[in-house]
Amino acid sequence: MPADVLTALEPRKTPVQARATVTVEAICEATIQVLLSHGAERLTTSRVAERAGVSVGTLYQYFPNKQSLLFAVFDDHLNKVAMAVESACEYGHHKPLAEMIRQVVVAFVSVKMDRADISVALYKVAPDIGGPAVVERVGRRLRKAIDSMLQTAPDVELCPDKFAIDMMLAAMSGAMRSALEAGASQASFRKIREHLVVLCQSYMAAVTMQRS
Amino acid sequence: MPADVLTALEPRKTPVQARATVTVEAICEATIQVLLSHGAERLTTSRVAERAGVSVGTLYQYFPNKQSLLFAVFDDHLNKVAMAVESACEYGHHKPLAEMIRQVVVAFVSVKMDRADISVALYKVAPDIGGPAVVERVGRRLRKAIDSMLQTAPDVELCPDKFAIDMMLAAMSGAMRSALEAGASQASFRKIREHLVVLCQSYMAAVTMQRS
Amino acid sequence: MPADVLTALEPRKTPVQARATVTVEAICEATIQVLLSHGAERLTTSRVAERAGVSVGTLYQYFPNKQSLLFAVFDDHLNKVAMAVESACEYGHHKPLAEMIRQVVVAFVSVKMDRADISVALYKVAPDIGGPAVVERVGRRLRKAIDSMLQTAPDVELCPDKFAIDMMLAAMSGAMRSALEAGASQASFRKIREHLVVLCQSYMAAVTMQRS
Amino acid sequence: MPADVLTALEPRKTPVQARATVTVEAICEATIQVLLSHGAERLTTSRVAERAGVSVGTLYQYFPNKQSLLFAVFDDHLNKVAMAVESACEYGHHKPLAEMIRQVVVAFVSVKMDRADISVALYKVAPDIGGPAVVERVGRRLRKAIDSMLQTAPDVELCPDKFAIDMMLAAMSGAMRSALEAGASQASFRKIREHLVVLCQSYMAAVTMQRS
DNA sequence: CATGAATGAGGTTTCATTCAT
DNA sequence: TATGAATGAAACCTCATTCAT
Repeated sequence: MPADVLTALEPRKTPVQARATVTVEAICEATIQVLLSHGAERLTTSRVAERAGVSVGTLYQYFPNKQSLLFAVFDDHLNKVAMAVESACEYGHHKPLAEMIRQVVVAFVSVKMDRADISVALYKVAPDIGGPAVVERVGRRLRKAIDSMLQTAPDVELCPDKFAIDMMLAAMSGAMRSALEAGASQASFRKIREHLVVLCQSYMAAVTMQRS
Repeated sequence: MPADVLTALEPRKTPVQARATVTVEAICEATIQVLLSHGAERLTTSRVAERAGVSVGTLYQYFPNKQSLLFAVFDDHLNKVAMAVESACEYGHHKPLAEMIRQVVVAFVSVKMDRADISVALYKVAPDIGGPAVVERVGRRLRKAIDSMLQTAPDVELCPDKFAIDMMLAAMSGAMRSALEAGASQASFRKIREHLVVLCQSYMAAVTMQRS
Repeated sequence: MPADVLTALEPRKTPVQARATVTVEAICEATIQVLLSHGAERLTTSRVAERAGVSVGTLYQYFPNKQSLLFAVFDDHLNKVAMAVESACEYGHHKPLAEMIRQVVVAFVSVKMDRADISVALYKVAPDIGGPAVVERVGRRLRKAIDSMLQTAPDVELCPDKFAIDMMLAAMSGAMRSALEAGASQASFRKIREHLVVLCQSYMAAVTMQRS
Repeated sequence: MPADVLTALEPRKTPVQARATVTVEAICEATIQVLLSHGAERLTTSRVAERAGVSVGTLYQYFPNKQSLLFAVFDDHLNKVAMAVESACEYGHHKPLAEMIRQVVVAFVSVKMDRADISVALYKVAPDIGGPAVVERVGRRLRKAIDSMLQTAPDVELCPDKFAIDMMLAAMSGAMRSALEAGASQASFRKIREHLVVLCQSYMAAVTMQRS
């Protein structure tokens, strides 16, 4: 029941005046700032409002509660991840399977690395804001994009079921999560990326009938 | 700096008297109960003490703070996971690579499934109690166990580096995590298990020189 | 000092344009709606404005503050009650005492019953808007109407003093209040009405010199 | 469903140590003080705690919320009223009807007058704390006491039904309420008392079969 | 050793009201 | 005149932790 969980977290009202739009963006930006500078447990609505240069009241005009604030940032982040992967899938159409997988993995690792600090910060708050539900929603998007891409692989006889794609995504996310949380170096990330490419390629090869 | 993080979380004193041991166990058990019944954010030291049938004061005689309480439970849980995997490794010695991997995966999936609710509950509190640090410590144990096992594989020419093992563990954990958080069914877990077996086997095969 | 209390609560400006009158009425109506649907403590000026289909700003153009809003509704309600009783008094002129009293009681009970939900809702807000002062003002009107009526009673030698009339009104109001607050049924109200008739008749008979 | 309403208002825990009992009483006393000095709408939990010389936290150990605080005071007040009337009923046994009624009315008026300020203050908060429910509970007590008393009246053939007693109580309460809210003088109260005696006596005479 | 009363800083959220547009 | 974005004081309530008994 993702819908259920998520309704309470949706923005309270959509700004109609230009001024309001600016305000909302300032609040979201401030949320990230505070998240990074103070950490998840020291993030308070007042602090965010202050950082955004507005009053708490204003904050609460657009976000029904603290969770919805984090939710907005979380959702935005996952959207960016999803878009990066989707774009990689687009680009991977009609390429050989191994190349496809490489594209996806590289895109995923890159976007996560680029936003390493936010990622780590969000891991901490995810459980409080219906994380799994949002993750699942994004998961569906990615699965669909990857599935479409795989359909166009010239060297694939039988596409793997959705399940296998989920599996791959979960494995990829898990590996990145532990690397990010451990504060891996740039060099590590490069190595991880190559290993993830191998991991995903070999798994996909295994669950796929490959043409000659 | 895992050491730093962890010292503050260790139990205040090791109970020597039998009575005290009973008390400590009651408190740990109560912590799990409260975690499951009230959720992480409604877990308070008073509630735990009440559930354990002792006073808050008593609780604070054995645990210096709330975190240490959760830490104890978390640590215990990871220990059980580690032991299950280590035992599987023991059993896997001198078996073919594919069989080894299957043992490990099956053991890991089983132990996580058996404690599904606790696992999910602990995912939520992990960030507050230096989760990654503990996870890393356990990770070292598992890596070592798996490494030793791999050394005895009759069909492996060149053992993979530590890095690849970490990778596999991270992928496995990540996949299980998303399944557990999504509340997967028994049937799902069986399917996941088989896919994880394939995933790990094919990855290990790829990073390993296999004999003939 | 009723005057003092009441001045601050009067509407800000008397609407002259037709459009304005419509707006004011919409706001009053919305106030009642919100009172009934959300309860007194959840009644906010924004909610009223929204229900009325205007902006908060507009609301504040006609009412200087929240109290004045409730005051307007309260005042209106009491006016209706007063008018019902006054009309009953008019009709009761030159009838025998017992008949007079019956008219008044029946009119009062009817008008309160008809507006049972509003009555109950207003009981809750009355204290916040100088309720007693308004009640007293209306009380004066009723007392005067009843007094005039009694003067024409053919079977009354000596009219009771104002005090006795106040007494009767207070008793009547009190009885209705507790019935309304208890959520009495239609049947109950009929029974209450008859008992109130008896109560008032016997009291009035007692404080009145009756002719032969 | 009074029980439903009232459960949320019951004290959180009964003090076991002597110290705690003192604290609870201090809090109740402070509640009355603040109610009288600042008025209902300026009564805040912090103010009460401060006046009681304890911290807010302590207050919340014994009362689950602000309402329960007021509830405790309200309940106590009504208890005192009930006891006064019950005691008057006890004393009135076997006396003539008129004398019985006089006892009850005098007792009621006296106890309310003695606590005039608290009464008025409580009228204001009653709606917020399930007033009607408590009132009804006390109403039952009084009705029972009065009923028992009436059974012993030497000059009453047929006792009035419960309903008539409720009526009388409601009328009496209503009359006192408006007098108290209007800030009546001592002299007024004496006059009111005598009128209420007449009102109740004549009503009761009317609904009662009196012997010869 | 155990108890449980007391602490109080600190968090979230509401809402009457104003005023620039 | 109408709008609705912004304000910010102020309320309620929680809970980790201490310490006298």
